[in-house]
Amino acid sequence: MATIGDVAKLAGVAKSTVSAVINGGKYVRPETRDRVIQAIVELDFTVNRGARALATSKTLTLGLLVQFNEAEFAPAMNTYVVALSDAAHKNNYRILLLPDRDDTAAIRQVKAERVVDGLILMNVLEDDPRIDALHATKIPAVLLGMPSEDTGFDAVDLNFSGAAKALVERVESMGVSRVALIGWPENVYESKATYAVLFRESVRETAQQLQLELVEHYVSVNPAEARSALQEIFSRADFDAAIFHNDAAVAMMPQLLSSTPIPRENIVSLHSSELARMFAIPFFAVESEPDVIADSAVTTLITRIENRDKPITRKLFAPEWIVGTEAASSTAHRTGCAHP
Amino acid sequence: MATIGDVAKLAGVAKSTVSAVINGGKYVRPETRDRVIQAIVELDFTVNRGARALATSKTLTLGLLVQFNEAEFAPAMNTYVVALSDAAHKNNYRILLLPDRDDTAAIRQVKAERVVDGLILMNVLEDDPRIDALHATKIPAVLLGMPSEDTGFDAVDLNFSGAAKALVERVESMGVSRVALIGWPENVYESKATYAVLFRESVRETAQQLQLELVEHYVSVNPAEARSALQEIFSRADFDAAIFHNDAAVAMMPQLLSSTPIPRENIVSLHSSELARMFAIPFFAVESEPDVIADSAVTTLITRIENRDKPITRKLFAPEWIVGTEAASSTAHRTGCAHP
DNA sequence: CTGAAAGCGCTTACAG
DNA sequence: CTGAAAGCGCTTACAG
Repeated sequence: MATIGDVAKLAGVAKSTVSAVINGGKYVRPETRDRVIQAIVELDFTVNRGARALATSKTLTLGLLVQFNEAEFAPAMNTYVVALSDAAHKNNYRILLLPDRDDTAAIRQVKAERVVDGLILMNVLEDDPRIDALHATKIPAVLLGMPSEDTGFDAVDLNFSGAAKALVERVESMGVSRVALIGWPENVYESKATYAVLFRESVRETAQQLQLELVEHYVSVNPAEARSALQEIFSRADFDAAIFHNDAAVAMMPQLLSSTPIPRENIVSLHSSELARMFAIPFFAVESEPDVIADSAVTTLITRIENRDKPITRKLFAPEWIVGTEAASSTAHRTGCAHP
Repeated sequence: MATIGDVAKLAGVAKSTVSAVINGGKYVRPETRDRVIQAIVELDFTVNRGARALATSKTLTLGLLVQFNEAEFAPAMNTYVVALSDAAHKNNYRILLLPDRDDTAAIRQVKAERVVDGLILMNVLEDDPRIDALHATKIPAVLLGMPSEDTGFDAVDLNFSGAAKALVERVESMGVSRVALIGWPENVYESKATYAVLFRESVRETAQQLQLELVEHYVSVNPAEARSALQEIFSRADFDAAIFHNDAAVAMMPQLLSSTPIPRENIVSLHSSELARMFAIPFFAVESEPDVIADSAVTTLITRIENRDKPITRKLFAPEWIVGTEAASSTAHRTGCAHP
């Protein structure tokens, strides 16, 4: 593989001149530049990123801290991983996968090994222990999540409070008086995942403002458990409308629609667009484009890497409405007894 | 951040001695070694991976070529990404995400930038164009997939032929005579994804051997389209048993069971265990642990990196049976008319 | 406008 | 058993 030295020799210039034409910066006489470019093409030269990183102390690599929480829902995570990798490449960065089973240890190590320029944290919790590790190591980072108090780090997320408010208002507008929140398993709220906590708080507040009676049910993400829990909840149905915030649960609902008095129109949900794409979920729902959020997270982080003293930013993205697809909604009516 | 020079100075030894205690190799007098370790701890020193990579020309990084094929099913991919990252870390390697929209260009570049030691290819096709690029760049690689002719690269995959055979034999043992293959969209077979092609071939062969009549249906992975296609196929039901090889389609089936004469026991499937985990799919099915395959892929690749002259290996993993969960299967009977 | 030199933080022969 | 030196492939002041 050709090095910058080979190129310099072939072009009859110094290495620093080759470097100048590659990286811009200094002016190089067009004539010289052409010779250099010639040589680069001829030798099929590409910069060795590792060597450059050593010289500049910039790796152009972003670490993605992925947690393997059984309570999370895999399809949604995958969308983010892919979207983040894409966004990084668009900006000439790469994504390194960093499993952090032991939270803070992984962060310290990655910093010490100088293997990434910054870190992306998914599924941020209120009082996330990883944030302390981040502070200790002084590594640039962006949070996918929105802790309530200012953590000293840039944060990007869907506006979960706004989404919840919109959903409650929607069911209220349909004239119901008792609404159910079908939430994630309790331990998700106990861990204080910001998306869960913010959504629930906003549901509660909005329900109170609109004088709606609110009941809360927390459902497993294990499909079998979710199914029997939902069967129980929806056959009793001590409510007129339901707001889902649990991908596994909402994905199960089409199968149960026929055995509940709650009409499909009174069921709304906040779920990932990946889920919507994979399973025709026939309910009114809100979600935002993971691509948009991933893009914002990456550019925010890069900006931070390039300028550590900028003021901290917190970006909230507005949710979008998804309407259950035609095919899906027509099926919803049919589910049940075609062959009695 | 401390460097090896700082450690050397503090311990009163040369850098090469510090290097020796870190990397093993030469014998260092215990007394000296202790002083060095002292210093390392005191300064909280960690090797700069980039610098080491430059000196050794080993990056300890594996590139994962992830394609964003809409026809693929995201949850399954996510499982592999996570499992591969885990396996890599266990072996002191890291995973770099490499989106390859333009196949071969990405491979050339990554090689030229010397940013990874080897490559993992997911979703390998028969006559995969990326394999030529791999040959051209002479970069170590492992294929997740099993092309029929010897490609010159190590390959690892689930035994799709064996799985298909087992499934056909199972339905045959239930005394049926006409079986349907519910496959992926046609373009998956046209692209010659090895998992699809091998499975279908083996279904055809085994059916012929067992003198079963075989019909084939190809179903979209778009949920709405899949649903209406399946409704049509299963209400007509010109077969007694069905073999699914399409995650999106099989995930939809529980909703349609009540409207088909085909009994649940006569439906079998090959689907990802991630899907099984997320959605209680009440059918007999085969699949293997992605962890096992990911582990094998990673260790195979590392072995190849360390010794390029070893003979090529092709490893096939036996499928495992998954039985629809209790809750799921009991529900399968109930789906339908609880509230007539 | 271009080149020679030093340096980024390691490892690896090679002396001693 | 340990140290001094060269080198991995770049970039970046600094001369000229």
